[in-house]
Amino acid sequence: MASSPLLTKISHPFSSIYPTKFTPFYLATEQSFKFPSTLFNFVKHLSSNDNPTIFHNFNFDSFYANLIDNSSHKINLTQVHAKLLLLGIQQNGFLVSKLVNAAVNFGEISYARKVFDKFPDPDVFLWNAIIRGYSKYNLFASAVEMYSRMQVLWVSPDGYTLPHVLKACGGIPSFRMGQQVHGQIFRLGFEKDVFVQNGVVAFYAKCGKIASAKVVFDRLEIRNVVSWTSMISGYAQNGQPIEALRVFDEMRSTGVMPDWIALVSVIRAHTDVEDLEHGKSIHSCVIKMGLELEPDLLIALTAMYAKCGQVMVARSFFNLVKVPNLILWNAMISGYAKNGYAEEAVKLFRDMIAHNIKTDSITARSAVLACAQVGSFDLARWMDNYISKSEHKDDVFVNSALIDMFAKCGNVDMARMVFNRTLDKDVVVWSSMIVGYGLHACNHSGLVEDGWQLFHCMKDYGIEPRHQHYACLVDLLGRSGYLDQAYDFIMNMPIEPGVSVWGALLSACKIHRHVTLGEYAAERLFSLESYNTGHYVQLSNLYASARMWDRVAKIRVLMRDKGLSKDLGYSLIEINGKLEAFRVGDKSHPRSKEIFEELESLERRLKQAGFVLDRNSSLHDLNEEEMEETLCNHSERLAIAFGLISTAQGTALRITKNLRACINCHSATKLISKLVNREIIVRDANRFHHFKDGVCSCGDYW
DNA sequence: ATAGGGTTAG
Repeated sequence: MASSPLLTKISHPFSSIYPTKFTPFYLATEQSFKFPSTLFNFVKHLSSNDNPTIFHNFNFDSFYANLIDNSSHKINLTQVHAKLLLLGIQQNGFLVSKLVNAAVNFGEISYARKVFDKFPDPDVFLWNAIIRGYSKYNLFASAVEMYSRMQVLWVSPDGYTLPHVLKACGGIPSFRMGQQVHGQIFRLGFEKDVFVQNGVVAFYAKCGKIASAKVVFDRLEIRNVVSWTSMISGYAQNGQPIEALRVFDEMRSTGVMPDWIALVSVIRAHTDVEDLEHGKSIHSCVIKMGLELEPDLLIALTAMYAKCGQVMVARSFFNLVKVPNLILWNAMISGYAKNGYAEEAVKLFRDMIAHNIKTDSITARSAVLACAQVGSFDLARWMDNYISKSEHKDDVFVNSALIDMFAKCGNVDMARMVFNRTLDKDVVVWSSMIVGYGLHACNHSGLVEDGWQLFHCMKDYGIEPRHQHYACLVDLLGRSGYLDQAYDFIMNMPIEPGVSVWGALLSACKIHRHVTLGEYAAERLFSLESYNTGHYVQLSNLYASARMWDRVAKIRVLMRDKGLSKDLGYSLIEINGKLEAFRVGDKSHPRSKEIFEELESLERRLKQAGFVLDRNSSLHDLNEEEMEETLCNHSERLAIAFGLISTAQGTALRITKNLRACINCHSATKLISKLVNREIIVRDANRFHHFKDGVCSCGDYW
């Protein structure tokens, strides 16, 4: 320390009088302030008992202020604080406020509070510092609490206090508290303070009172980019993205330049309306302003492209962000999951865990959703295991997603287990369980009764049934052949029956070939969703099952006129943890030759076992050869053949198909399960089929 | 010393 050239060793002017006591001391020069390490050595020196120091002509405030400004760590601050206490100058409000602010900037909020609490009589600066600290780190309740304590002590808020308090009120959100603050703002005369007024605008917007926000905004004489952004994001947050975009245009026409936060808000609005076209123009605006590497804009862009289905583009932005960020990863994972890239979503989720990035419940929900889409039971079990050990295990959203996942991955018992262990069962948890039973129920009377029972005891738990629950009951009744009861049930529903209810009735009518009731249900469906292909296909299938070919043809024409066509079918099978996809007659697989050999051998064995084609089901316009060709090439057959040649004897095969299983494949699969002595589980677009020993769990109703 | 933003699921 003595060797440092930045501190001048000074002999005390009275050293001749008090030679032992006051020599030497060190003077910090202007230049030494620029070198923090030197400064902190100096502080140590000052604190040491061996070197009592004289403070003649010593400017404490600027000296310690510089120390605080040059601090790089909490430990520096504690040194300064200790010194202030030692010197008995902890009442220096200026320095203590500076200390608290510095602590806040380091994220050391509880330390900031400790320093604050040692101060006997905080002035408005010190109150601002601590309230700012709580508000900055989203500890809104504490911020508001400190604000009330400040009021009790009759300290009047200033133009810096109020924006922080307003942020806290909007963050909770506490409309009442914020309104009181607004009243105070009025009484104290801050109506011209643009910082305070922007805070008021944002507060109302956060509370969903967008009209109040607009009133305040409209009264502003000066509007800066923050005022505009508060309104833009206010509309975006309150489900009015179109209005948000309009306000953005208005802002630009008044000549206010957007900054990066404004652009983030506008991108969010485009994300909400999934307007990629205009979103791209904002993207080019970002580039023009040279902001394309701003991490938060990259996050917003990732979210926009991901949600709009451009997952590859989104991923390229994702890759550019170097700092791990929860929101970024969530956006990418949910983008994948939403757009049918379930495996990528799961993979990214695993990467996230591998990278030790903290997940939140939104991450967990998206990941579970993705697992449900993949349909692999092993993966589902892995996911459940992960969740049950994580902090998300009691989240209702996560749990109902898990129930749904297990049901969709073929294990209704596991779904029930999750249901049982969910402590806080809300209406959707119940729905997921009932829907889960519905997926597997079919003709299985035990499960049908379980479903009924659940429906009835919902009310005991004070939960009002919603349309999904009615749909399930219609499904259960209709499937069991009680079509009239199902119809009566619908007519007596206390709520307007929707797509799910009519859809359930229509498919029940198809099973039992009840044409008139089915036509009625279809009519309702067409009026509710006139462009949903599924409804037309269902009705067409109903006609086909009743052999009313002329009407089948009519539907086909109707669909062609509306520009609707069927989805291309595919089947997935998981082998050794790897998913393989097959389309009709797919020869692209590397083991295609073996697959088709297996297929032929199966076909032979089926014929030997007396298998005959059902020629009635909507195939009337194909000739014999075409019919055979089409049927035994169906994607699930390829998946089964591949499964048989690549797994050990006796292994169950789990297959996922995007369309509904056709009647011929269904009966063929039943027989195959018996011939090869394998359990084959097929999840089609509607439900599960557990094929075993020549029968299917659906009892041939699906 | 201040204010405005992004992920949203069953």
